[in-house]
Amino acid sequence: MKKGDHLFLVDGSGYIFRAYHALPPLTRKSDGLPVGAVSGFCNMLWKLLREARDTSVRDTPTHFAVIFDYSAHTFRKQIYPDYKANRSAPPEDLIPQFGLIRQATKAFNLPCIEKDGYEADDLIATYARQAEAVGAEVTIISSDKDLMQLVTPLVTMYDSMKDKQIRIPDVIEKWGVPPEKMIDLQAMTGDSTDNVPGIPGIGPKTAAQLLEEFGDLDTLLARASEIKQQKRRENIIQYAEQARISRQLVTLKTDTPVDVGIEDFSLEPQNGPRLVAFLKAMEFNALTRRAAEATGVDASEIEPANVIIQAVAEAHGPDLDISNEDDLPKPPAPVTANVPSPKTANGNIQATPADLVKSRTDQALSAKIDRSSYATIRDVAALQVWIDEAMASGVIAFDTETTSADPMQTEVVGLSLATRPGRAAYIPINHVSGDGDLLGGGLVAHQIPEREVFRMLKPLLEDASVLKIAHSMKYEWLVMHRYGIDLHPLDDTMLISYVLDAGEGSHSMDSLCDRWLGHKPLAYKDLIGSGKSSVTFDKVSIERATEYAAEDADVTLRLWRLLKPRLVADGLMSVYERLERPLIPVLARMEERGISVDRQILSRLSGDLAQSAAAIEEDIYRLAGEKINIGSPKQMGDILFGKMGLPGGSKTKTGQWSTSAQLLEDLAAEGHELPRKIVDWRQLTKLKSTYTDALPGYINPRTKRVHTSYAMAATSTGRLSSSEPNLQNIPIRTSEGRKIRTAFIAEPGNKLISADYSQIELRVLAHVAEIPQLTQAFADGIDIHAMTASEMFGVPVKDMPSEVRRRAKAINFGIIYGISAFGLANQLSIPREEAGQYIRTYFDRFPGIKDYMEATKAFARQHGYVETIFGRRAHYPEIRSSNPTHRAFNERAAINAPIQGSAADIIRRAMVRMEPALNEAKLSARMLLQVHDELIFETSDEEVEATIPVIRHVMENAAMPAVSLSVPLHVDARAAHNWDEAH
DNA sequence: GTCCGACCGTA
DNA sequence: TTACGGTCGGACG
Repeated sequence: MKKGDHLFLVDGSGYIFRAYHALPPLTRKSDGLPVGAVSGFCNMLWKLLREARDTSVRDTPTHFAVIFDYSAHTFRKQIYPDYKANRSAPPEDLIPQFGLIRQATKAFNLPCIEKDGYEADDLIATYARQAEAVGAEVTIISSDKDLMQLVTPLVTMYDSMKDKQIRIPDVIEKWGVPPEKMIDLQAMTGDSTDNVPGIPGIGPKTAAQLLEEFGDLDTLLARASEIKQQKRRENIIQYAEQARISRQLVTLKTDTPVDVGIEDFSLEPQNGPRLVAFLKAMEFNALTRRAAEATGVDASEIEPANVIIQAVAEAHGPDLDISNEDDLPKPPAPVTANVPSPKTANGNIQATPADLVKSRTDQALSAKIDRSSYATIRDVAALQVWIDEAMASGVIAFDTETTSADPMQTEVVGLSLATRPGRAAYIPINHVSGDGDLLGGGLVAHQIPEREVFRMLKPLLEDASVLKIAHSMKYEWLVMHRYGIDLHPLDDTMLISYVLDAGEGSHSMDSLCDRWLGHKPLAYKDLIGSGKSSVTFDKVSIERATEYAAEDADVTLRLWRLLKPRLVADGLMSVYERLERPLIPVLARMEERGISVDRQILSRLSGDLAQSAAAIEEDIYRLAGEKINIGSPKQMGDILFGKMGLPGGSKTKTGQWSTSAQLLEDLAAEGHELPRKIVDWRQLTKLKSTYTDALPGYINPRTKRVHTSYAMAATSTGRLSSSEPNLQNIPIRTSEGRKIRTAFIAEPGNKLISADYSQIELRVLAHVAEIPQLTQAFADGIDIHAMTASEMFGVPVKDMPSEVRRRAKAINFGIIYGISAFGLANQLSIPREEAGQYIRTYFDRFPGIKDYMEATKAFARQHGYVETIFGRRAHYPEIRSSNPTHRAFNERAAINAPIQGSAADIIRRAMVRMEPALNEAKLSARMLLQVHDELIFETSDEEVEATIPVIRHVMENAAMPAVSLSVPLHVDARAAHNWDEAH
């Protein structure tokens, strides 16, 4: 950029709100999508750009950019937490337009600029000053008074709605001060819309008058005592500091670290087909016609762009403050039946989100996948083409091929991306020749160097305006993070499927591809082989890798186009946006941090366990009279019930003797020696093989810590699961088992903090079933099981026998599990009739429970699913089964799911909020583990005291404000050097 | 080598 | 009586 050039900067975010309120509402005819602001925006851009080609008009742009707010979390919030705190969520019918306007910007072939942590105004200020510095002219398309401080002889504002220029004299006329004094003026007057406080009692007129008299704010504050009016003087003195803070808030940042420079804003020619496709999709007929004409495109030959989905997809962060609860798009009301629905090209009626889903589903099945069409990217020039294309499309599907399933150990072999269905490519990076001699073949030729690939991809993968989609994004995030890339923003087809269809089968890409696209993708196993003869992916030929990897990206993109609109259609967008998507980076960081495990402690425990087990083995062989495999339930059953003839039920559907711990305990209680020994032996060997022997193998050689993996889409209820290793089943119930927890330790100078919800599921039950006695008991903080026992058996809580309380506790848990007389009888080792009587008594005392259970079953039968208090669904397609046992099982699960699932949702919410809360409190605690109702943190000794209240606060308030529970949540938290003592 | 059932650790 | 994952033995190929 040089002297004489002219930069146009459009305040995109300012425009959206202004246009929304100023223009009449407009909806797309075919489906009611609100597009008023989009329409105004497109017309404005069209006008500005048309004049750009008209050489008779003097003020025409040579450079052009549209600037947006990224999120409400800006540096101003750090200075003043209440900044913009009074902003309510944007109107519902404005929300889809945020994404659309960004797409419109791209359709017009204009740079679309936003930056996390900064407001559009700061970016505008920075670019304006940069352009001015080289002598170029600047026109800011906005009428916002906050930008008026930027006006200079070279920098003008333009109010596009009033078609009015704003220059220095215009500012003076309107505000009584020149642009350079606008900052001080705003600091005094404050701004109620942004919640900038200012000085009470001082409006623009007074402020201008004071600035006229004193020159500037600092002078005024220093000489405030000279002011004659008593009230005004007092206010200025009292609120001097507030005015200084306000000045910081209204001062635009002219040194924002920008990712895109002004030289990149040079005005490019229109891309006619792309612009027409977008306008056509918006159904802006007049503008479509004009654009087609001006760019020499035959509009009838252009397919409308796919924008609805992107509108939904791009409601991911920009302009939305995710900390508010009510800012997510809800499914638009269906068009009423008497409104004729226009038909789309393929004949489908497309009037509601559901209809869109239907047509997408049909399309997906008919659009065939052609693996031979995929590209292999082998040089920098080709890669640049794909990056440009990806940048322009704003949405890419993405997949990495790696050497290991463990993201903490793996190396990238190649990377695939898809920009639209059928358009996908593979970038080989680290393929080696397969004919490995001892030296290993070495890198295959014609691969772009790894460093170069990541250097080129980083801006794309971190670009806020390009949505990255993957199937199982957490894995991709972790892999990319190892290469220094902060992958965002994200969408995950596995999680979308999980939110939509939890309980309806697997969410793996292969099964979704089969289910939705009617296609079987290449099997991973067919490429790498299996077992001993299997190879790592870097040995796969680049040709086959291209077909496989690009197909995965292609399939991911197709699934996304199909599944994402269902979130809106089914009213599940907020579940996805609140409980799934934001958790991806949170869990990824937890996995990345890992936890320290003391090898020596485990090794010593292994030795102890081996010794104890060996001693018992001797006894068992002696009692059994022969040397058998104690670990074989089959052999053990034959000895106990065959050879020795002990009484016991056969059980197990395979006809084997059952040798469960419960059964052996009962036999032991009757005085038999062998069963007792077997139970003890099993406990010891279980602890040894599953924990003390196995855990050291999970210590990562690089980090020296253990990194579990959390599955986000594995359970039907919304719980996480943990594997490799499973850190959600580390022993605690027996003293022997607990010792294993002493091996989980904090780094020197640090502590582990364990914070767990007390009785969260019973509290959820009290809330959802509206049980007055339970609610009251939780409000009073009394022992819930004792209260239950007292209600049921008429025993006073004081001096209650422990057996009575134990039974009530078992019943309480039974209720949560969808109780049956059979199960309760088993649990308490009592006759089924007695258990049945307990249940009847319970239902008598708490009739709301019975009602809740019946209502839940009825709901499940009617809908095929049940819901948590946050709207998460768990599907039970077999709840109408004609098999009574099977049906009863589904009913119990359906009763349990809303309770277990709501608790799971609550802790997910807490986890999403935890890092921002700790950051805000300037605490360095790291969240390491989640165990369903417990969170484990690691932090320095000095910060422990300050950290615990923050953790508790976040956890105890996690349901708010979406759900106001009728019972308080209570969290116990403790710190210690190891997990055993912290819990 | 792969799969399944029994068993058992957690919430 | 709910929800998981890991280890083992044993049967299958």
